[in-house]
Amino acid sequence: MLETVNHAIEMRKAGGRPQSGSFSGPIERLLIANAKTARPGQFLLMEGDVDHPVFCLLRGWLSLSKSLPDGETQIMDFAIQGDIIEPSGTARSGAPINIEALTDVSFAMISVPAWEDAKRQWRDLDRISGSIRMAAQARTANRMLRLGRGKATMRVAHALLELNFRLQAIGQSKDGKFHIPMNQRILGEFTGLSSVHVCRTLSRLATAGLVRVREQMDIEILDSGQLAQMAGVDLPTLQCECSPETDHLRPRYPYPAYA
Amino acid sequence: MLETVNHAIEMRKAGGRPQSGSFSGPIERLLIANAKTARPGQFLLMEGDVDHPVFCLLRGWLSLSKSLPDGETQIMDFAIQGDIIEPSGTARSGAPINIEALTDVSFAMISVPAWEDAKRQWRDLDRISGSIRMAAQARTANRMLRLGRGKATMRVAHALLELNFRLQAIGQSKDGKFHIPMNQRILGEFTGLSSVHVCRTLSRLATAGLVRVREQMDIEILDSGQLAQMAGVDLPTLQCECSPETDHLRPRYPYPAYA
DNA sequence: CGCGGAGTTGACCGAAATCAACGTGTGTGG
DNA sequence: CCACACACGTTGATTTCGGTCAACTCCGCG
Repeated sequence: MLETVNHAIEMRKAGGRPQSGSFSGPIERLLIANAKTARPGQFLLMEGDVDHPVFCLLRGWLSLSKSLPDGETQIMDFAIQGDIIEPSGTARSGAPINIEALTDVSFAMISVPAWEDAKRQWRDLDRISGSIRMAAQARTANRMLRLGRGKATMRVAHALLELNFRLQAIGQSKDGKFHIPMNQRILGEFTGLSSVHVCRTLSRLATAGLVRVREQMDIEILDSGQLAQMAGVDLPTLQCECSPETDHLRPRYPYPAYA
Repeated sequence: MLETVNHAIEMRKAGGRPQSGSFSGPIERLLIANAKTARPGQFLLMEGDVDHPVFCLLRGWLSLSKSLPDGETQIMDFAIQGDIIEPSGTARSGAPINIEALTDVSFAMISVPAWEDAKRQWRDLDRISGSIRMAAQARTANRMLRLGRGKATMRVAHALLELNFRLQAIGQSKDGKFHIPMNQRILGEFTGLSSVHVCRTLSRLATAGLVRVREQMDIEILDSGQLAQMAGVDLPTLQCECSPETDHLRPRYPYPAYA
């Protein structure tokens, strides 16, 4: 268990490379003290909930979504291992999003005051959560741009590339191969498409030899260059924007120690 | 000039009601020391800029946008008087958005380190910028939901209601009457529609007697109830989410002092 | 006076939603 | 073990929404 808890924070700190942290002790304790689990389909938070604590995701996937009165749902972002979710509601308006487990998840749920305390006490936590928030914001802006202006192909291509980079950063994608725990309906809620059209679009990408998809979403990206072209992104830029900055958390050496 | 500088911060602090602030002194000085102006059409920041300071908008409108390679633009948010923009890029990836003046603007441009210092020194600044960021995030999420899932009518109706509430909070909308400094093309870039379709949609809303629009965008909302219905929002909730929380900045009384 | 930008309107087209039918795999209860 | 339901993906037919194109008006302005 401690293993798991460490993992997420350590991952963030070391940019994917576990290391023995000196200052992670108290943070770990905070996470352990508030650790919980949930099963796929369970909601950790619903729109309008007056109490909206901070969630630190230790394992698994969450979807952060909003819904219209008619039930149509848009997924604003996915959270994966190591993400920190500060739902950002106010006392008056309640939580602005739904948080739902897509897989078995383990997470820590921390009240806002306790979180503020922790951030004040351990500056690293403040910096980490800031990095994570900024990365999420950049990703969301990219997606919003394509929701408003891009066609289906562009949205799907972009989504796949984004997820690839995010998973790569936590060691869950290798050689463009990764798994996303969702069906086509959910991918549609993420890309703003109907499940039918997600199917067509994925098929077209597969036929063109750009990706390979096996059922319940094992993805393999075969031609990331061309995919990036369709997505309208510059690959290096996307990679930078997709995952939180971790430089300031790594010990600095005169020369890159890990290169 | 000092008037203007005070205005924005004071507005935020007092929830629209100017008051003589005790702790605003040093913040004002920071803003004054970094004050600048720009003319409509000028860019304060462009995507990819390596240097992305913090902007405090004292007067006028900014658009925060992203563009696709083919030039298609999506406006992520508007900034108005009193808003604080922390472009949230990383050292590696550069700024994630364009910031463009829609009107004559005056603003303060503050380097990230100076900003961090200031936040450390004056806790209120941290809280204010946090509130503003959270409000922006909530607004953006609402818009994203409608970009992905809503039809043109819903998007436009929602945009008008959102802008109304935001302007109301800074005293620039009265009785549902307000001005937005943009043409239909720009409103289209905000709502993810072509300028032609913005025109049609606005006409339809006007014909239905829900709004009145006079050229170059004097808006009057005539039936906010029905407009909210079309926008798929709950009016009180939207109002709360649209503008930053200011409660914690107001002196607390056992009974509402301003009611 | 002519020019250009903005708004308006109509005709047409294309992308994606919707509807419907069908196949397949999986689990479940008889 | 089989019958059945059910979720999911796939494919085709049809519809709807919104984009694009083009023509025209209405300014404000040099």
